[in-house]
Amino acid sequence: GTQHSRSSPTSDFLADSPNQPTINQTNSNVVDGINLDEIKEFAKAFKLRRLSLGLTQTQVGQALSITEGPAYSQSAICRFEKLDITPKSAQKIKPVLEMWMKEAEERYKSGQNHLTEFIGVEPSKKRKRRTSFTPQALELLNAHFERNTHPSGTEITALAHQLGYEREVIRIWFCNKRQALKNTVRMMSKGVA
Amino acid sequence: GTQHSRSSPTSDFLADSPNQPTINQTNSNVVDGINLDEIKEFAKAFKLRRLSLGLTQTQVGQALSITEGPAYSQSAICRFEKLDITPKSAQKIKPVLEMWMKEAEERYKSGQNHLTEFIGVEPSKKRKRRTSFTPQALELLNAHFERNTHPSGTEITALAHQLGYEREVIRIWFCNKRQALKNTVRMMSKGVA
DNA sequence: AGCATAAATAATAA
DNA sequence: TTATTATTTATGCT
Repeated sequence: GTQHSRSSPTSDFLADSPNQPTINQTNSNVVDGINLDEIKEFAKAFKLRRLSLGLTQTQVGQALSITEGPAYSQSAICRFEKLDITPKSAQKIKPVLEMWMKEAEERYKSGQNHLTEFIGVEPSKKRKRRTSFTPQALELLNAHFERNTHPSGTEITALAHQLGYEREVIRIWFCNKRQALKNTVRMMSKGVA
Repeated sequence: GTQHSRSSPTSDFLADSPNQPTINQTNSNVVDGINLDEIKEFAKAFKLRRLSLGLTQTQVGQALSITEGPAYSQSAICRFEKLDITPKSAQKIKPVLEMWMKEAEERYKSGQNHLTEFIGVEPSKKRKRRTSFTPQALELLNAHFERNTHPSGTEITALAHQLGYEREVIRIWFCNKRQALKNTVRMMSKGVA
């Protein structure tokens, strides 16, 4: 074709350019041997099937996190449905969603309870290893959290330095803390038995 | 028992009550010769069919007002789907929705364009781009929020004008800010585990 | 019956 | 991905 030959300064491993267009930005039907039409069709069907089951993107994402290990955020599901991702990413996620949806529908057919069970609480097995915080660190972190659930970048850095953890670990701790509490509040308000 | 007497104006008895119970408050299957099971089933199916067509309650309501004369608000559609209406009302609305949905589906099958035409809603109503607030704007907004979480319409207009944002954007900002505050308060009040 | 808006959900900037 | 803005649904009120 008549494309510019670009030299990628950031990637030594990938032959592809680092920033590929998303599927919904693409007009062609096949890219890198990936059938985009097929993916488009699946994405559309997936959304309908999700709605038919009465599931939210968040629920699907959380359920997938349980069965598939790595976290699938609500945003990730949203982006897939809108095809706001690269063909490569879509190709990678598609079979996961396909298999999961198939099972979810089977459970739905065999009774609402089975679906709820499938989506709901299951012991997460493939969870990433968690950082172990010392009791002293947790005490300090919790004290900070009670004063301010959204510490600034500077505060996070200071805390990380003070406690001897990576900055990212501290940042994630606050994210997780907010999420956990939010979930707790939600569950309590829904009256979980 | 020793309950708090709340200032609820709703009556506890149904002697000559003008307010009949809604369908989802009713346990029996037939009321006044109206088959509630049938209505329940239809309401559920209606929602699924609406979602399959990718329509919002608002769109259905607006579309109905075109073909059926008097306007049906989004609230009305919502209340029907949740069966938060009296059997009489449901009985009245059901055939209207039934006929309308039937035609909508036929148009959908014969091409997306026909459905769009039938619904009378703009075809590709693009979602508004997410607004980015400048730090200065956020500072002023937050300062206002601390003084008053519920600014009046006049205040909102003034703020929008002063900051150079659309009035609606500012209004929404306060809505979301109140929600965030509510979440934070709930989290803090529940305490940290 | 329908507005206003809280709550829930989806989409998107960072 | 997360955090935050926008849209959709649900509900209190009159």
